[in-house]
Amino acid sequence: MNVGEAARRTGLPIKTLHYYEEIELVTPGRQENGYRVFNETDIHKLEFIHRARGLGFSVEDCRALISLYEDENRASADVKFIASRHLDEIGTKIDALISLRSTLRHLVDNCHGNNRPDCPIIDGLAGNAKDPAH
Amino acid sequence: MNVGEAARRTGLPIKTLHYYEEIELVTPGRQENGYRVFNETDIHKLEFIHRARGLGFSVEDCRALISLYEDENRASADVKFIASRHLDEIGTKIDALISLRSTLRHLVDNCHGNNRPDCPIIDGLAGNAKDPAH
DNA sequence: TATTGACCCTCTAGTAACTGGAGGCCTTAA
DNA sequence: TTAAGGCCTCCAGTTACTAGAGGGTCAATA
Repeated sequence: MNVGEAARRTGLPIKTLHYYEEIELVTPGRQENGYRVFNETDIHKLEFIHRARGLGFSVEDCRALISLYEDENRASADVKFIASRHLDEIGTKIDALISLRSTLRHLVDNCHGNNRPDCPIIDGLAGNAKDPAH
Repeated sequence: MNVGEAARRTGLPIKTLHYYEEIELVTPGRQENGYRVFNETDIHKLEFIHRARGLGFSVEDCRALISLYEDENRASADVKFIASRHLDEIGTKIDALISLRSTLRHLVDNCHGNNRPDCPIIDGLAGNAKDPAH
């Protein structure tokens, strides 16, 4: 099938399929006229990548996961290692965002949000904490 | 003061100060020899930006916040608007990451992580959910 | 005076993962 | 034959820096 149908089947934009070919994540064939040809294996790989990206894996992680996916002699420990590392990163990111949110929320909650200039958000960012108790 | 001392005072890398000048977030003066000169106002702005970036504001948000910071006739509502929008984005990101983490954790927890090939993580990514109850 | 070392400068390119657009060929149907 | 839609490649832009090359400047020392 052509790139257009592959895009429809996988839900990935055509441009993304071009890109994945460029970085050699997938290697569709070519017709005589230069058009890309995707087979069912390509589609499966693309769906796999789509899901992995959806779970936040980097493209390089996807490359490693695909090669494990295709390796019948893989050790599940290798897969688990990649996934666990990613899980840790997600946890770290969540923690950072939550802490950040609480600081920001504190500032926002204390701002009147009217047409006067006094503003605890600006003060906070300027390093003039009104409320050093926090 | 020169860029090196400005970097030391603000905790920002020299390269970042170059960059902030290039995009006109700050506009230090110049000596005759071409060296940048930062004054106290520049330092305050840079510290402001440093904190705002630390709270996850985009550089463009920083630009808007700086101009409000410098505007004595600002309305705190304008500041609050930017900060609230950012707060929402953070919340959305946290929610997405938490949902993603729970999916991933489910897969990881079910993987033996041994030297055998069977692996629920790979199965999940391949679209062969072992456990359709979830 | 010559040189060393710590500064400083500009310019280019690379990072992650695409996305958009220009310019142009191929195919199919009316 | 022509128009629509699909396909191609190549280049540039996105975010917020960061690294490095190649080369001036300055202050102190030998």
